[in-house]
Amino acid sequence: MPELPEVETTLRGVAPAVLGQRVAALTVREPRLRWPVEVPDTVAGQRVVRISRRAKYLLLHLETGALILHLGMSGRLRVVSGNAPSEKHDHVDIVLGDGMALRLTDPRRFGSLHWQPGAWQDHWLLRGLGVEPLSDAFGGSYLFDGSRKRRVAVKNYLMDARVVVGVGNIYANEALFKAGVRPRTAAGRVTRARYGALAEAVRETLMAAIDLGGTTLRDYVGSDGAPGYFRNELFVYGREDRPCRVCGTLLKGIRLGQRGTVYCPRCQG
DNA sequence: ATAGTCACCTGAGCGC
DNA sequence: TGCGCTCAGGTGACTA
Repeated sequence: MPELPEVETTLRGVAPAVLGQRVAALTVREPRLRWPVEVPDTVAGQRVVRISRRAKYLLLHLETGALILHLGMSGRLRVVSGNAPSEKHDHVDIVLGDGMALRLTDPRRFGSLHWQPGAWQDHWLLRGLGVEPLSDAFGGSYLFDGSRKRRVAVKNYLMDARVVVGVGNIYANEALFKAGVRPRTAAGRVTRARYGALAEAVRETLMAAIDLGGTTLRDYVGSDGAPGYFRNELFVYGREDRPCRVCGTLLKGIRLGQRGTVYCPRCQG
């Protein structure tokens, strides 16, 4: 599913349709998502004053709180006509005042929807999150300082949301390749210089992916139904046993924390 | 505290 | 055609 660039693409896609609208109603056809969907009736009638992203969460800021939405592995958010017939995995509609609706579709139901009254930052899911990779707080020094003595693989370290958010399996693989760092290396043994390159690679990879509307692998499409074109830019993800696009060496596939991991034995390390 | 594994759920693709 | 297995853009809860 969506990593940061896909969530950001979704945010930008739906923003014009929801900003300033009132939430007319919430239609919950299937409340059994990652956590039970329990949204009070008090959200009805409230205006959407802002829409933003924190990590891979989409935040719909209403007048007295925020709807916090996560797309999990297979989630999708689209703007549809309010009376559009629902299909199999269309679990929730956020019906808007103008007759349109934000529709959450999520076959695997790993996504979630919460209502947080007051300050969204206080929600338990968001409280312990690390820095945003596209913010000034993130950089080589930050990664280096936080990793001393840590023995986890640097790839797992990079995907740890308590450290830095938004970096999922695709972009972790790609950033490590770009920085020339071997995924299995212990985080505590990566040098300061390497972390500088890695932080830069994370930034560049995410920004390039956002520019191209994210990555479409199987079923992800943006809110407008268009696929993401970053797939064409992938160097290692999903390319095990195929030649490295840089040096021609066969890429190696391993498993790290039960996630598919691919790297070039020559370019990385 | 840290590292590793399990669990949640559906669908696609593969070998037999 | 069908069955069983593995894998998939995530991440909180456990365990040692």
